[in-house]
Amino acid sequence: MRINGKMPCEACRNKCDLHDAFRRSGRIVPESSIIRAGFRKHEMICRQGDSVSHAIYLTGGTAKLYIEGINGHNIILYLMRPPAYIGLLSFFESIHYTYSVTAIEDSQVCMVKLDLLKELYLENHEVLLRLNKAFGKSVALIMKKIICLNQKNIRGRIAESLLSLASFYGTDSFRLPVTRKELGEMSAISEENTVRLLTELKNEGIISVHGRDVTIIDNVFLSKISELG
Amino acid sequence: MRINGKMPCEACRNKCDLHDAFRRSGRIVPESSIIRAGFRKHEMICRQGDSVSHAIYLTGGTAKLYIEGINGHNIILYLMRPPAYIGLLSFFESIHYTYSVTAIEDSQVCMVKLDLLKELYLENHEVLLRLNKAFGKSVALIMKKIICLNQKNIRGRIAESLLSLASFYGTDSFRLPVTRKELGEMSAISEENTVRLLTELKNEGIISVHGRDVTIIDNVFLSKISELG
DNA sequence: ATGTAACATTGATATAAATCAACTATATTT
DNA sequence: AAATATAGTTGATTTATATCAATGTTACAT
Repeated sequence: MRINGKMPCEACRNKCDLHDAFRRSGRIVPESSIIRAGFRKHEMICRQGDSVSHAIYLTGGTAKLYIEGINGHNIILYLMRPPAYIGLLSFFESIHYTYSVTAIEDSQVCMVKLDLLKELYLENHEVLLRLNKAFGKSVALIMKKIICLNQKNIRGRIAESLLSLASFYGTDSFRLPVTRKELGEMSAISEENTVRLLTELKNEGIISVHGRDVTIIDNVFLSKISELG
Repeated sequence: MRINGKMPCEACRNKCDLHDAFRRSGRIVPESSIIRAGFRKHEMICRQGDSVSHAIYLTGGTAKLYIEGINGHNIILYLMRPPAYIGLLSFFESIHYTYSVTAIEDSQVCMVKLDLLKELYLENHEVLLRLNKAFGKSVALIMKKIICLNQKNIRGRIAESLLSLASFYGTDSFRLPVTRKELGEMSAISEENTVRLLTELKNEGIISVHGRDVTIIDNVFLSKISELG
């Protein structure tokens, strides 16, 4: 992780809710109160169990938000691209992160001490409302995930993951940002079965797969698989 | 469901955040803006998929919050006793409930139109902060649930459910508020395996079971089962 | 260019947990 | 009190999915 000057965060300008909040507040707070930091691919942005000291806002790159379970068995809840709050779900009640976030490509964040943010939102509703909205969105995603992981078979689960990636990129043709193992972790499937399922869907002509390049050929059918299990 | 007078909600006084919020606000709002309602055992308080029109606060009784999945296969996320927000997780972003809540014993709620609550928290931080805190608590619970359901075997899952019931009641000796099927739904286990596991734990002297009366005899060991799967 | 580590693939096997089926016990209604 | 519905129990069977093992492939570092 590189702080401030070393990896300048141009992307942040106009992309960062935290900076915006301070600008709008009219409060006299030195810009230096908001730390800009860069993370290389595979670097951890926050770690499950660590205490939450800063609000973190993703302004560049891509990251995965996941739960670290037993025996190094992770569950990826969702991927994140800017603009997105990272240290969000643990804001208000949890003292410790209930999940980890790791960069899956070089990423930039802005972060501000929680104390300062709290001072800010005590005099400014809008910040809190924005936090809340983002919060609600995350919860909706997580509920969907719980249903998926517990109610669908692995075929339905991988279909849902592929569809969610397509909507993440806004196109049915994309390059997987994750390994097979991680694609499995998005769907709570073993790496081996993930590979098998991709091959299966390919052989059925529903998707095309060349290495990490995936194209959803039959979106309607894939959606049906996702819905019906 | 019975509205207002028919099933008076004495329990509400001093237990209802919604009433408190309005009292504190100093706003001139007729008390009748907050509806009091009673629900009989098994009656639904809100239904997954329905649009969220009111904030609902549980002031009496007990309810289960659950996701309705495929083939009538539910997952109970947690049980609720007053004081607790019901229509919480879907407040800010979701237009529709992402879960259902049903009374598991006769219950009372207070509810207020979302519009009115929004007006209120736009001029009063405290309300929003309280909502947020409750929000955060729910999320922490849900994260724990996801880990449990996906990382533990059924023995570890039922152990966790029993322990959570004990902490819910604040005692290691309690009467199950739910059927075997529902206890299974709390742990994503089939009814049959739930029964088998209870018998197993009983035979091992870890718990005692007589009908719905459960006592956790060896809390330490049960906790170990819960942790290690 | 070569070696090493990370990633991907395929087949065989093991196993946890669901489902099916039949039956008993306990409530609730008439 | 009888009848019906709901809840609880047990055993046998099936099935979905993980795990194990072996091997191929690609990317990365020296």
